[in-house]
Amino acid sequence: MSSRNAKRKTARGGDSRRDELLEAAARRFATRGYEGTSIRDIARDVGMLPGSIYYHFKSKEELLVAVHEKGVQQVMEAVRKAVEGAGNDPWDCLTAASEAHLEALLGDNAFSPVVTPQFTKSFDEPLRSTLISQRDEYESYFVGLMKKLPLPTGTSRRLFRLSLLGSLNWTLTWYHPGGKKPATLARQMIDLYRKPLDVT
Amino acid sequence: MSSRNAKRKTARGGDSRRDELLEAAARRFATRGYEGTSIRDIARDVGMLPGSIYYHFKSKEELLVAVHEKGVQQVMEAVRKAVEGAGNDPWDCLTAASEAHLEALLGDNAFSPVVTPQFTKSFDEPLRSTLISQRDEYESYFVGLMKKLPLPTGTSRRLFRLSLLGSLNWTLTWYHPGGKKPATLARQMIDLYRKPLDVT
DNA sequence: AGACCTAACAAGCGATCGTTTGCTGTGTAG
DNA sequence: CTACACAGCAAACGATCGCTTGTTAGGTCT
Repeated sequence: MSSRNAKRKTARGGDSRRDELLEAAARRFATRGYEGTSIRDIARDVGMLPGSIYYHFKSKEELLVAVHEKGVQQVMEAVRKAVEGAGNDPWDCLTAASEAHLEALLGDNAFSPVVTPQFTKSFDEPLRSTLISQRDEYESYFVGLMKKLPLPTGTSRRLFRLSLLGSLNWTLTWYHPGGKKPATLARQMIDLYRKPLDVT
Repeated sequence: MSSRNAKRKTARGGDSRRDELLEAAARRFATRGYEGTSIRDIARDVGMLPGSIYYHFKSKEELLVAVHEKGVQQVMEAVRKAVEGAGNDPWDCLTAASEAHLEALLGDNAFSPVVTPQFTKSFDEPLRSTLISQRDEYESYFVGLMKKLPLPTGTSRRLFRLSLLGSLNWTLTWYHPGGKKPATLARQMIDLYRKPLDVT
């Protein structure tokens, strides 16, 4: 026997050419948008002819879905890991999650920026639902974190979650690498909510 | 005599066919993005042949710039008017501004959603700078509002501004008409910052 | 009436789009 | 050595893209 599938994937699991395509696509999608990116752009980035991409993905849409899924998974994993190492205090957990979220979003990771719902908005229905449900899995993790927070009575956990995620995700529009570190920003943003700003 | 310019612009100033184009383009750009919108789409929306658009605008980019400019002006005017009627208390002013901002963003106004920097991000350099500088004029108005707030010492007004605008603008990704009114949302979001959430 | 301007239409340009098809070198298995 | 799957090349398909050019019906001015 010994019917090992010896090559085929790089040493173990990692089909490197396909991964290069995913990464190049992610980078393009993040900077130029989906419609603003052509199959030819991506092919050129990895040094391949446009038609060859269709050996790895059956359509541009399928490539997008794969990129998006990988983005969600990466951010999800980073956040979960951070929360696990954060102890039991609910605020510490939320802070750790926010730090990890922002690090993934603003770091050199090519995939995470594609995860924002802003990106998702403009697609047509079969595709749109696919992306949204991928992302919902992640966002619901924050619902769990919020649930454990001891908030003043009458505070909407939902609105707080959406507001906080808005603050965090919006950094994509103004963050300039070389400024404060993402984790620092996340912590300071949480503090804006925790401590009262109104001192009148 | 009577050398009135009778037609030519609708009664006064308003070149109605051109305005229709602006509005149709704004709606398309907002829902499908700039690259996802073709000149033919816009032409079909207003009942015109694609080539005819070039009588009113010399290029697709110029059409975008016009749409963006009109969007900024509309939001700016709404916000300024709201602040003027809000009295002298700095927090009241900020609240009024946020309410107006969100009403413009989430209301039936076709232009304002195009104003977000998220939208701006992916364009090439001559165009990109044009849009950004149009928008900066608006954003700097919030800088002024922040300056008057009596905040706890050590609070970064810049970060607060960016965080709040993030919360507000992010509603575009999740707001569903039929939910709470935009003004209510804005007020509640401000409250999240004003009052302390940490009750431990 | 004649000259002119406005706001379009009609048609098509070259470029680029996503995608398909047929083929080929290369490495692995029997 | 033969057989075959893999991974990609080469070339082109029809569709659509932004945009240009030439023309024309209708209004306005003198």
